[in-house]
Parts: sequence; C-alpha cells; structure tokens
Amino acid sequence: MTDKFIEEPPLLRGSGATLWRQIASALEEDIKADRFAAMDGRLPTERELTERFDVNRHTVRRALATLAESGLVRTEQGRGVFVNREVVDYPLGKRVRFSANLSAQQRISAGRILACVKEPVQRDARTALTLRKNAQVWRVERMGLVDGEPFSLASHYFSVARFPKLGQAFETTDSITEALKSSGLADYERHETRIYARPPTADEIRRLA
Amino acid sequence: MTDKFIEEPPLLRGSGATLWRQIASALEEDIKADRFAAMDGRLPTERELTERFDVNRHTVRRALATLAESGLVRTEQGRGVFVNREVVDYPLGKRVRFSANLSAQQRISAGRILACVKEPVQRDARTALTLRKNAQVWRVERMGLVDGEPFSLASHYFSVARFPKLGQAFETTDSITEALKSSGLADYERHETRIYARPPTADEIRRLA
DNA sequence: CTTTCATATTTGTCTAGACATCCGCATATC
DNA sequence: GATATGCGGATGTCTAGACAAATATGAAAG
Repeated sequence: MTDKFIEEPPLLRGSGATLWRQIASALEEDIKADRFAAMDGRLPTERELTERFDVNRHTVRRALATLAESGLVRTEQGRGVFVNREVVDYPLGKRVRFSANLSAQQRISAGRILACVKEPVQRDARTALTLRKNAQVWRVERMGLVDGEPFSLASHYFSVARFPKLGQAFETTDSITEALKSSGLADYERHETRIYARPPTADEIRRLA
Repeated sequence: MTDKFIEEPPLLRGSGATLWRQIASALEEDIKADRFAAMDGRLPTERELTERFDVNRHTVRRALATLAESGLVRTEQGRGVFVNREVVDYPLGKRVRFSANLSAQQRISAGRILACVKEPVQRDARTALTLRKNAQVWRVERMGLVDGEPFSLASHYFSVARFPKLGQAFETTDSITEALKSSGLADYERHETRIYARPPTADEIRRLA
C-alpha cells in the first residue's frame, strides 16, 4: 500500500453499520475514483486489505464478495482481485455466425486478413483453448467489412498443434471458416462467449476510420 | 427434522465438490420436491441443518446464501429461512386481469386503495385518455397485495367528466373493477399497453418493504 | 382479555486459524 | 528451446466460537 490510503478514516465499530459494508463502500469509492489504475486494475491482496482496515480476512472477503456479485470486481484464484470493465457473460446460439446475421439483414459481409503470425499463447487464449503453457498459437488479425465499409477488428487464436498449416490457408482465403475447412475442420460450434467493452485505441480508430 | 431425511447420503468430503455446493444442491432438490410444504415453506433452522449435514454452521450459511441469491429462498433474521414461491407470470392480453392471473396460480390477490383525489389531468394521462387541457381526473393510488404481502404500487387515472361519482365508490370497495361497475361501466378491455422501468423511489421502497 | 416484560430461539456479524487449490516464477532437466 | 519440478503467494473452503440483533414465546401484571 502506498500512502494513498494513509488518511483513511478508521471503520466505525458498533455503530449499526456493518464493517463489511463500510469496507465495500470504501473500495467501491476507490474503484470509481480509479485509484487502482496504477496496479492495472488489480486490488490489494486480501492480506493487505485486512491491514488497511484492521479486520479479519473473512470480513474483507465478505466485502469483496458483494463487490463481485454486483459485477464491480472479479476474483481469480491464485491471482488476485481485479476491477471489472463491464464484463458480462452473453449466451449466444450455438450456430450463430456473424455473416449469417448480416445476410439476413440484406447486407454484404466480407473480411480481410490483416496478419497471421505464430506466437506463444497468452493467458486468456490459453485458458479458453486449454493449452499448456508456452504452447504455440496462430494469431489471426482480421478486419470485418459490411457493405464494403470497415466494421470490426478481430483477433482469432488457433492451436498450432491442432492446425499446423493454418497460416498457409490464409494466403488463399479471407474466411476463417474456409481456412479451418482446409485444415480438416468441416464445421464447428460455439462453446463459450464472453463480451466486454473498452474504448478504442488510436490505432483502431485509424483503421476503422 | 423428521425422519424424512434420515437416509440422506453423507456428503463427500475431499472429492473436489465443495460441501456448501452439495448442501445447496440437496436443499434445492428438497425445495423442488416441495418437502418443506409441511412446515409452511420454512426450512429447518441453521442449527438443525448443521446436524443433518454434519458441518459447521458457516458452511450451511454459505449454501443458504447461494439459494437466497438465486431467489429460491429468503432469510428473515430471528425467524428463519423460507422458500420463495415462484415469480408470478403476468401475461398481457385484452381481457387479462391481475387478480385472474393470480388466482389461476393459486394465490390470493387483493389490494388497498391508498388515496383517491380529484386533480387536473397531467401530461401522459391526458394524452392516453384524450382529454382537454385542464380537464379533471380521479387519481387513484392503489397497493396490490399477493398473499397478503405488498406487491405493487399503481396510479390509476379516470376522467371525472365520465365517472363523476367514482370517488365515492372507493369508500366501499378496494376493487377498481367494482368501482367502475358502480359507475355504470360493466366491462372494459385493454386498449394500449406501454411498459417502462425505473429504479424505485425511497418512498416506494419503504411502502413495498 | 390485553399488555408488558423477560427469556429463548434464530439469523447476522466478526474473529481466529487451518488447510486446500490455483497461479506465477525461478530453477533444474532433458 | 521445450518441459518438468518446486516454492511462495494468492484466493477458496472449512471449522470453532463469541457476541449482536431481531423475532417468537410464555409468564406475569393490569
């Protein structure tokens, strides 16, 4: 903890207000004031919070649980507690395709592969694909076009072990589905979907105009 | 505890499945099988559940907390834990009445007229009732009750020109339909429905508990 | 019969500590 | 370079016990 919290007013004990509620309020205020930005949105550890508020760890956990329930933070076992940026689970249909949605709206969808590189798998993709640490993946950057206008930018990750020649396939097609088909995957289904939002980067603004 | 639960399979300790999850599942099953109907929807006390599952009280509370969060039960300090009845369905249709919906669900619906005042018509009501500016309307505030519990707050607007004596009718009845009938309107249909949502005001929170 | 009051019951909060589980990282190994 | 192993640190689960707060109950008083 930095001295950012030194002037913290002590918790009111036996005042009717529960300790865990006071802690939750204090942390919520910190979050909304973006005071954890320096730690990349990571909250202090439970042990540090017990010292900051001078309470038992369970009391801190109670406060964190309510923040997690309200969607303000998310806890990851073994890693820490992190501020959420609007994360929601969003169940979609198994067979929904982006292009299918659009053609139903009388629009022309297309895409352009911007890049396809082989690289070590990163955290999120590793979890989603259940790969071992340091496994290699294809990272495919693709721009989606609707009616010829830039519409979306997407990063796709595929296991190199499973699709060794996927990179070549993108030399002849701009379609993810086509490339996977040429690698022996005739069809596939949606397994899980997560959606989150963030402001666009300067580069994304430029590319999507 | 009756002997209804005597043949309970013991919880699996150290099997990967957490105890509180197993307890929550068992209780959920009991609830869905309506096994607490004999106690008027009241669950056994936390102490009794600790004996039934042979765990610490906190572990029972963890399980109950998840059931409460999912809306299956509700806990009342000093009283106990109670099974929540299912959310009421409220299909809209031309002839649908609130009370008819609920009696079809084996519930007792009632209401209480909180206030009935004559006042100049306001914006929305004037449009909906196609009244002239400054026309007078009855504004009827009514609290809906389901099984005796406060359930809803509603404001009703009626043209004074059309129902001059409506105010008196509410001195003898709490039913909108009855009052209209005594004013000469034997029956009526839904003409238009608009729905919107907003957070409750502090006053509404207090009145609906 | 009703009201009041003390007591028991029941859920809510907080503390203390133990161990499990998962992650990240450094190191060792092949 | 890839893989395996071990360690420390982080969150997750469970236990044990104390006291607080709200409610229910029954006895006593009017």
